Amino acid sequence: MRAAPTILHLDMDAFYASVEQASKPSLRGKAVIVGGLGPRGVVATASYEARRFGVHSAMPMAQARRLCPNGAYLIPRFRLYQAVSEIVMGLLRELSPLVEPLSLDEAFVDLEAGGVAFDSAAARAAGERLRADIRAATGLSGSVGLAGSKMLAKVASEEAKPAGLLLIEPGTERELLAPMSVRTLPGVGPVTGQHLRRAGIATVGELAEAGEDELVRMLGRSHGVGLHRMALGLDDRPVVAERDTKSVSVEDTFDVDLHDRVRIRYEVQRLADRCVGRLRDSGHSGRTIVLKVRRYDFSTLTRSETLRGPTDDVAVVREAAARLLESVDTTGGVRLLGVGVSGLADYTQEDLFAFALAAEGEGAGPASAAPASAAPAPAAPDPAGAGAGAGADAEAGDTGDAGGARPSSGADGATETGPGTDPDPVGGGGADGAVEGGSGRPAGAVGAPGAGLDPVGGVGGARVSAGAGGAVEAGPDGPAAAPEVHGADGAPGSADTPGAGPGEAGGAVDAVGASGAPRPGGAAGESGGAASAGVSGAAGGAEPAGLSGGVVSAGASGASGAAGAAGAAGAAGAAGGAEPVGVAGGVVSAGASAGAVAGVGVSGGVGAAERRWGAGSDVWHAVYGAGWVQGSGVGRVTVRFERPGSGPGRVRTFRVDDPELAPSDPLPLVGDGPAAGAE
DNA sequence: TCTGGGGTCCTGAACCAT
DNA sequence: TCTGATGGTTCAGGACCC
Repeated sequence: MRAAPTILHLDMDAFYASVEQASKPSLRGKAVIVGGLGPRGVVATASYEARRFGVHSAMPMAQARRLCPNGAYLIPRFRLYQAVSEIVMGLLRELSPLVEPLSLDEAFVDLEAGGVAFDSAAARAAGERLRADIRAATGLSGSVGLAGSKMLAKVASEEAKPAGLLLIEPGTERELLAPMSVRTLPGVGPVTGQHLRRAGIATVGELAEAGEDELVRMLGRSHGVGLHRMALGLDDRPVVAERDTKSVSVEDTFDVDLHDRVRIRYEVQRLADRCVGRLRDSGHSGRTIVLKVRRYDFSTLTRSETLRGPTDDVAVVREAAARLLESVDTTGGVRLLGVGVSGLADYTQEDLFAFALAAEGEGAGPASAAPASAAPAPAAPDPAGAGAGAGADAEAGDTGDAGGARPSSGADGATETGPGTDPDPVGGGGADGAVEGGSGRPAGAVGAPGAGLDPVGGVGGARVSAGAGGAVEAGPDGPAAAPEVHGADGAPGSADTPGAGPGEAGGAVDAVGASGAPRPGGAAGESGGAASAGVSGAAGGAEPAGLSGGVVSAGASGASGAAGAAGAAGAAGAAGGAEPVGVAGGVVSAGASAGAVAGVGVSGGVGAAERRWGAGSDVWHAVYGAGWVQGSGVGRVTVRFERPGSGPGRVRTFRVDDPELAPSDPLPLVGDGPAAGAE
């Protein structure tokens, strides 16, 4: 706690939603909700317009749709948010070298360390200047809190929202905090809040009066002492610029609970691969492998195993995760699986082993050097560093495709590709879709990590997503205008389907191009999708058609086709991501978000070459300039021509193969920037 | 009417060594 | 030799944050 309010906390207002509104002028002033659009999605961010309907973050998406049926529901575009965040963080670093980012949209800054401010007046001036700079650089607003400690600065920025600045003068904090809810304090969530309320403690003032001993008795040593100090306004935590990562994990929630043990094992392997990929990307290895299982009743359990030394070997992590899974009862169903690694280091057991060998010449190394779980892996070596699906797939009798698209049918008709690593050079789109989309899979449409080895389309990382079956969604308004859907649902061409959970209820297997019937109810697509194995050359997914006032749809963006028989990964010509599109006044759409930035690809079986335009993706037209795809269908693509700096733009429709239309990169939120990123 | 994903931190039990 | 205290490590679960 310092004598001057020189710790600054910045919190961007409704960040994701604001970025979308800034990027798409027609959404400004409208309720925009960003989050997972699948049947189990939750709201990540709601614009202030949406909050007026009672929508807030962490709310189940289904509930949000009921409260705000006319909102625009969008899947997060993390790469865009990251780019904007970097601009904002850059401005913060101009103020001080001590910047502690908490997330993409939040950070502490130590103004004293930067020599920017040593008293209230200077701190306030710096805060005001920062807000103006952020608006100038991004067009977005942020709220600033200034105080003598991190806790108070954060409380201040919360109070300042939206688009404000609040400075808490040292000495006034207890008076200010006293009437506030205990939930204001960091570390008091729903459970602790309820606990305190039952003890008759509702405000920070009452918390301070309760006394340390009482709080320790109620909440435990660490939490009790800490909370009491917070209630008194005492907080000495410094602003820390760099923090070491402690663990790396990945997890997936499934649209429908998994029952099939084979499928569960397969998913755990996939997660292990992804986790190791992330681990390596971060330059770490780890000692403790953690398996997380959330069961059908939402009960969550974890199992962990600590190795003798750190590893970043995908086979070792796979093995450990598989062993841990064996100790878990999954009867009844599993809704989430996760694999994590903690106890991080920047070397591996194998490094040490090699080092020891080198040191001893050819001498026998220490007998114990092998990691506890270093049983030989069935998998092929993993030169790509992310385990492109080798191990689990090897048994499946496929004819030799490495990491090929490997559909497995889920109950929702979702088709997933194998654990491809998506080495897509263009933009890593496929992977993004999978990661970002995560549970945000739209009805019936599932994208798994791109099949990667896309020899044809390249654009989107061959996303074989079939099963757009239930993808057409109608809002409560009803399908005022019939959504256009064209193309049979893609049936990925791939031979052999390990883990194609035939046990999953409802999953259609071996269907070719099951059609996606529009589903006016808009319910989750528990039916319809078709996962197929051994079929070649089915056509791509349903395309969304954005129609004003009415409905939009989701598209399983996948284009697929090609090459089934040989067992080649069966993915060709990925279509771009069906990005979500919120249409003003209307409904919304989702997309499997295959995620190619350009959102355009060539789909269809061998020889077919029809361009597909992912809804929401940025485009450039030779005559009309920059715009974004609002929807497409039956050979047409509808584009809204507007740019971040413009007003709401006009909508025009073109043939999908219009030579004057080309995909482009997102425009900067401020300034004209290079517009046409056309390829 | 349901509840994401990626983290951090804390607590308590069990076990082992001193 | 047995017992108890103490402390470190591992494991599992839970709360919280954005």
